[in-house]
Amino acid sequence: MSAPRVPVHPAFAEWDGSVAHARAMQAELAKRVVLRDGFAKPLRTIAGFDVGFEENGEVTRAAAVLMDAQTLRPIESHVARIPTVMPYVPGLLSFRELPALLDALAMLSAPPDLVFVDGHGIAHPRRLGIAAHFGVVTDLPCIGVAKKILVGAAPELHQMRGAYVTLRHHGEQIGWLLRSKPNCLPLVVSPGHRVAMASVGDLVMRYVTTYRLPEPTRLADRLASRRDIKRG
DNA sequence: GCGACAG
DNA sequence: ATCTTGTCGC
Repeated sequence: MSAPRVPVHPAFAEWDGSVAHARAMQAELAKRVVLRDGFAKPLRTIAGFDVGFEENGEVTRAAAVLMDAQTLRPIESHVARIPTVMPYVPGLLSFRELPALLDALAMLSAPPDLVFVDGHGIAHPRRLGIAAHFGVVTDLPCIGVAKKILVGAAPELHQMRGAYVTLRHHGEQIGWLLRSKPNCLPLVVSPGHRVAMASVGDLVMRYVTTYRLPEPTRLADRLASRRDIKRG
């Protein structure tokens, strides 16, 4: 028995570390994704999650920001830092970033009613982007908010704020392209878990103020990338 | 075989 | 993701 080089999060204990096994796990986990609204109404609290890196990528830094769903005021913020476990591989992002995100989640004093994760939900080759993986593992309602398309294609989109078009992959809808801010590249939003496809656009726009990113993800982004103490 | 490819 | 100043456009 050789001791692991770095702490392994329980959710990844069964993973043998190979790309092939990771893909097999994604296929199984994807079957557990629920695409129906399963969150508290009205929403009381929401949370944003994102990851950044330190020490030339050797340390993974996850940020969690809990906020009041009504006033949008931050209630608490946390940062979890752990040794980076794996390099970036398109399609396997969650195996690299989720362990740190789960640690940040554990630091919250109470679970949020709805979670926004920086990255894709089911808009993924095997329908298990990091937001969907996060949702299935925690069973928390979750939405994926990405800045670029990983897979799929969509028609042209109007410049007006709030405009949206369907993102398709192999003929099926996997998410939406949403213009959260005029003259800015659209966001790629998709259900992560316990959120219906038809609800995603509204839920994201509900928390967009004057920036391209919705507040939960925008604040977590600043904390994870240390934008909060630097410029911007 | 060649290009694409979340963060 | 990260390294980084100024610059074009709304």
